[in-house]
Amino acid sequence: MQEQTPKRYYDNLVRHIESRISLDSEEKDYICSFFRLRKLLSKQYLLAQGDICRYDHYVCEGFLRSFYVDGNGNEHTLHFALEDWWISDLNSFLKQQPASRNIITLDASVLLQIDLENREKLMENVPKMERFWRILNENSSMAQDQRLLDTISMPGKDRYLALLDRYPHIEQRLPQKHIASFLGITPVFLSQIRKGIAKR
Amino acid sequence: MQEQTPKRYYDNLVRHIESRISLDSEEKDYICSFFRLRKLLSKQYLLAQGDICRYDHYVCEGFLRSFYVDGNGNEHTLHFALEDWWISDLNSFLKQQPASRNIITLDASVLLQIDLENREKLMENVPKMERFWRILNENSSMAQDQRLLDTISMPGKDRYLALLDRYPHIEQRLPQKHIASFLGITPVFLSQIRKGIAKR
DNA sequence: CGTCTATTTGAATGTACTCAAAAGCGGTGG
DNA sequence: CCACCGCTTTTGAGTACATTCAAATAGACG
Repeated sequence: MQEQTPKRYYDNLVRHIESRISLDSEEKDYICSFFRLRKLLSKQYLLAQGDICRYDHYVCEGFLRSFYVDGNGNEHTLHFALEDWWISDLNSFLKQQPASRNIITLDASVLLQIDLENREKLMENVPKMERFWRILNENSSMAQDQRLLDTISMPGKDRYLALLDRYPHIEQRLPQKHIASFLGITPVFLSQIRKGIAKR
Repeated sequence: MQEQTPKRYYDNLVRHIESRISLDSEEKDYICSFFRLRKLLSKQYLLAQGDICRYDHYVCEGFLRSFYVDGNGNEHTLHFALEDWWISDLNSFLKQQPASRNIITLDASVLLQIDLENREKLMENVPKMERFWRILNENSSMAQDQRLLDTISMPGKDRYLALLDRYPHIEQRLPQKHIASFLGITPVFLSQIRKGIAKR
């Protein structure tokens, strides 16, 4: 695989932001100056439960997962993040309090990170970014809201089918146990669901 | 009960906004001019599933509930809104598409509503409002995220106890069936949970 | 008091979990 | 190339969580 230049990664970010607000080239450079490139290998922790989430991360490439480990040692997946998504523990990041979840890479990943202070400063100096994050948050709010509705209104099997429907290739990219923990069921039960579906 | 003047309601909104950003008195009046007062009796529909959610609503006083009715006629409560909260179907409002849920008053309520176009205009003319809504969305995102985590990681009984813990007086203000539909369980099962708890 | 709705109770059923064991699937090293 | 290791998935049995349906009871309101 060919190594991408840092420049290329920052271009991803710029394009991402420009899909929501318009920027002149001076602004682009200025905005980029607030983000630091970070490369991670596969299976590396970006954040551990209990630590403070110091950065919000834009994913240039790779694949990450955030999950909570409960008192019985069971994992519950909150989010996955592919390229062109963001990932953090919002609560921990905004309040600078201990995180309730882990974030780990599933593949080698390249991120652009910004800390809270710089994010504030960036919004102060480029008010458009206020708009950018407002829109970003609205979108994620809509998605979360839908997921919550699915979770409280559908049985596990239907949630699984709905997920396959929305992300047809998810099976190839993820072990089943992670899909199960995202759906809020156990891997064993997901296996049974799959058996039931295959039987037709 | 004494009738509040409209002025008083707008003051609520202003105080609410000022708790997040600072405003001069000119801005206050200007912002208020974008909101229209709306009074509803108890049990009135503010939005029906399938209709387009034309407004975002700030609750000056009263009590509302948003819920989805599934194919079997079961209700699933997404949100409650008390005074000083906002309520809408965000997805429907932002995309101007048919709503996936109903919004109904549980008590007589007074709202200040703004439509999408005016909200855009307001943010354009008072960029600070961009910031206001960004912060508002971040807060609601954090809350939703926590609720999702609770839902996928705890059994019904624990979710009920956690809810009581967070909103100790909720039992007095809500029939159990609404609490159940918020928790994602049936009223019958909630009754059994309560019996189990009382036995100690 | 009668009516309507909400809550409780009980029994039967379905959904989902735990535990344990077996089978499958890469890697790694001999 | 095969044997072995570690991890994931499957299978099966038993149990717990949660739902449905139906009937009884309790509360709220005119």
